Amino acid sequence: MILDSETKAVELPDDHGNEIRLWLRLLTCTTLIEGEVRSRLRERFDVTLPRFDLMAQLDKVPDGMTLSDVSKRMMVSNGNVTGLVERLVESGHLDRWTSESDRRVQMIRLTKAGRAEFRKMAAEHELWIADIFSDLGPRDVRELMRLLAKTKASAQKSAQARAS
Amino acid sequence: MILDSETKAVELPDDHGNEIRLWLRLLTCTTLIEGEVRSRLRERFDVTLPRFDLMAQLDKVPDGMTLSDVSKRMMVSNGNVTGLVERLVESGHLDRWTSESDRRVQMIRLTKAGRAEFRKMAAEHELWIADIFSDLGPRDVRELMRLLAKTKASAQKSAQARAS
DNA sequence: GCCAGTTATTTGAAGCCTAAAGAAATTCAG
DNA sequence: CTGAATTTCTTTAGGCTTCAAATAACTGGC
Repeated sequence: MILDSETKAVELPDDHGNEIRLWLRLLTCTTLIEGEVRSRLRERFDVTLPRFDLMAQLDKVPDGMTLSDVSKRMMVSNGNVTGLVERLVESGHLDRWTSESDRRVQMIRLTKAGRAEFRKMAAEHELWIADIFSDLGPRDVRELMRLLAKTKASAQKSAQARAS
Repeated sequence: MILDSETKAVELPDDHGNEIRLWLRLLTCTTLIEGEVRSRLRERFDVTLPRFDLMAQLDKVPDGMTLSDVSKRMMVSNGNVTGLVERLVESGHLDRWTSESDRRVQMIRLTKAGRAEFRKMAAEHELWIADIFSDLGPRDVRELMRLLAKTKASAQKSAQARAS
């Protein structure tokens, strides 16, 4: 810590401790909540979080979507989705077929049973999340949404800059 | 959406859409940043994020710590730490020994080489994080810290309530 | 001292995840 | 039409992760 000519607290130009602490806190929050959701899903429905997430993506689209779309939306690798889908088809939650217009493309959608199962889980899941965030008022929620949107944009810009 | 007698917008009592959206946004931010850090660590130092995280815990304590402490601090299972430590001892980054006062306890600490390696990585890591958050001003950072602290407390309370 | 309960760690089975390489289908320039 | 480039998906190797069961060591009451 340094004091400048007007006796105001000033940081060294290359001290990024606050950003590091912010990142760690963000990570801690997410890990905490994710762990909580994960164990409730297991305990209550004997389902894993990745499976729940995949079904959540599919619940939005009655006609199904491609594996690539799923992997983009879930932000995981293609290979990952292949295995995940395999197990969900096996367990009867998903239907899978090859697109007629492009035979490279695999389409998937929820089965009737899969959709019913998901809806049941999603209803409880919503209550868990509400409970987990229950100490935050509507203003806090709005403000967090805004700041996280800004964070996301900033991170995407940084990732984009590196990729190019 | 419903309008009440004073014509103000009011939500159904059991609609938690905002909390769900907040959680998804939080998760998206973390996943995005974590993925970015992960690939930079791999690209630049050929190291995984879990290994970096473990070394970060150990960098703070010159005399080492127990496996249990590491697993609590990293919020991962004991079994996970066992394997992680195994590989880091193998690669020469960690020393490991059995506590003299309690022979159940395994202690670990960074080797000299491990510490030097970590410090090098941490210095760059700090710049990456600063860059990733660079669109947020100091006020945004402070506000996010505050709201995430509140979120963490709320989530812990909820997890605590369920556990008991 | 002994035994029951607790704590620290390891092991094993299953699943999740990535990066990289490969296979198959499509697209497009020439 | 042909062949190179691209896209979609799968496979492989390695590592991470959890949960649950097993092992080993400690603790406290008797």
